Amino acid sequence: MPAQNQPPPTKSEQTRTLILETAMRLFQERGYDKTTMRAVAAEAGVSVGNAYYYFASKEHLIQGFYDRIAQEHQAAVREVLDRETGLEERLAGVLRAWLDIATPYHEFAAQFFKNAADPESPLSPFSAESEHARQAAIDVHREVLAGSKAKVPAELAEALPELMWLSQMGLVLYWVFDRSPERERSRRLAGRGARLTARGVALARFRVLRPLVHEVHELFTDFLPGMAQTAVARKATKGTREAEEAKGSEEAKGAEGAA
Amino acid sequence: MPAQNQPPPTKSEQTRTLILETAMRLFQERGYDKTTMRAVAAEAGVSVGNAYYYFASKEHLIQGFYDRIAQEHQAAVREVLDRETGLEERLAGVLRAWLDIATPYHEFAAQFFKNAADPESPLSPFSAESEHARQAAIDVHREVLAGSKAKVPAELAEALPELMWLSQMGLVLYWVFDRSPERERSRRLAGRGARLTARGVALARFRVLRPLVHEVHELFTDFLPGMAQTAVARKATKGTREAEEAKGSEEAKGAEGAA
DNA sequence: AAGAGCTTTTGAACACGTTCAAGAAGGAGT
DNA sequence: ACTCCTTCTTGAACGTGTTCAAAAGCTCTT
Repeated sequence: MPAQNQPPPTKSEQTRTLILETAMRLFQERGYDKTTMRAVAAEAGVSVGNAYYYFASKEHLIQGFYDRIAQEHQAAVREVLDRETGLEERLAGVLRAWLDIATPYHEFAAQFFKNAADPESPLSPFSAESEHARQAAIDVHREVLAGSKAKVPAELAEALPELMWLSQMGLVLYWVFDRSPERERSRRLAGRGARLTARGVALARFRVLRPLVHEVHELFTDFLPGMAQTAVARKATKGTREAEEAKGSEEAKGAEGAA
Repeated sequence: MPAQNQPPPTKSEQTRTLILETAMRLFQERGYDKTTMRAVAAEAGVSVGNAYYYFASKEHLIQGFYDRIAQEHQAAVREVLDRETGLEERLAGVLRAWLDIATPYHEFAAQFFKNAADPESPLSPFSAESEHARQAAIDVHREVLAGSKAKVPAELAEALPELMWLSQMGLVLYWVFDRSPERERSRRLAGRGARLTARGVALARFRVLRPLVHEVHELFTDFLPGMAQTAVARKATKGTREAEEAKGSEEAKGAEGAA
């Protein structure tokens, strides 16, 4: 990996980062609800209004967690994808890696997954604003598939990564609800889900399943993009390009300017 | 249907109902966010504190919508299930009926589906408190299956209704996000989903799919019940007990026996 | 220096969900 | 009629997310 050019962080960026880090620390120490905006501001040594200058709402502060988890996950996944070649193992590894990384945040994870079902919230994984992060996550699954020895019917190959991402979202939902010790139920579900997926893909080559595969393909190419598109429709989606390389703090700013 | 015995509504029940109906009216007129508790109380001619005596929170007031939708849906579904015999048609009919009935509430539907991903909220469709309603909804799918001519492998038959309910939740999520005119995308998804399910079930009889079916069965019998159970564990729900019998929840009561 | 035009920062004020101590209303027993 | 107890009702007060007009910095030009 090439050395990253590092433009000296402006004062503004420093303040923004300071507020974000302080908030994330307090969220972890006291939980989301117990952490007041006044406390965040006080702890960071700024005024409440200043926090709102950089973050549109308290909820926006948790975007930091998304970014952090996504980043760590993408790194952790490398190892798995370099090592394993079987589809089942690769997928299971990716899912388990997510569970491992997300563990410290489980306690208040629900707080930010509430947004998942709110189309208005920019924090929803389905929102236009999350497009970039979502695509990155889907790309991971694309790589899971591409790097495996599994023979995937061409038709299925197209929609499969999105489908796998969707089922990952399902796992996340399950995990949020999971009260078992060490979240072991979720871990087992990850393994089982991966096995099911792998076997399903393997069987997809059989003749009898042709129409079913076709059906699945149509369903997801027709309706999944629609989800994102309709959300995109009413929203000026500028910027959000540099999200990948930088901290993940720039794209929010870019989006802010667009609005 | 036998005539319902109607014990004269007590004063308390009247007040409770008055507050609930007022709230629901205002939610529809102005939207959830724009409707303040003060406004509800004022419009109902009671004090704010009184509203909180009957409902633990503002969110609890939207339980009324759940009940209303569920009740209407269960009624509307009768006709479909009496008429159709094919699995695909029965399922499509049930899903479309839900979309029809829920249409008036779409505008602020997101507001209460935000709860779906919050394990703490008693309003989540996965919560212990929603058990009754959830079972009733699953029973509908049980009937969809039982009344159809489709031959369902024994192993699959057990988990299938829950699976169908889950996919219905998926449709609901899609619908909440759906911005297409008349929600026509959701309608088409309902049809396609039903077709996919029916074909999947039909194909499940083939030899090659035996292991896959087995896998699916294990996955859902292992992990779905756990979801509800873990949620049941901790809870010291005070008051709000009379909420169940007061409103339309006879169907839930009926479902209790089955569970 | 001084001004002009921005970005950043401030903290008081506001709105709304929620709580709570105190009282009113309605019996049941004597 | 009086007391006691439960159920119901009240509205002021509190905490917290959010807004906003004003001030303070900054940077560049003249």
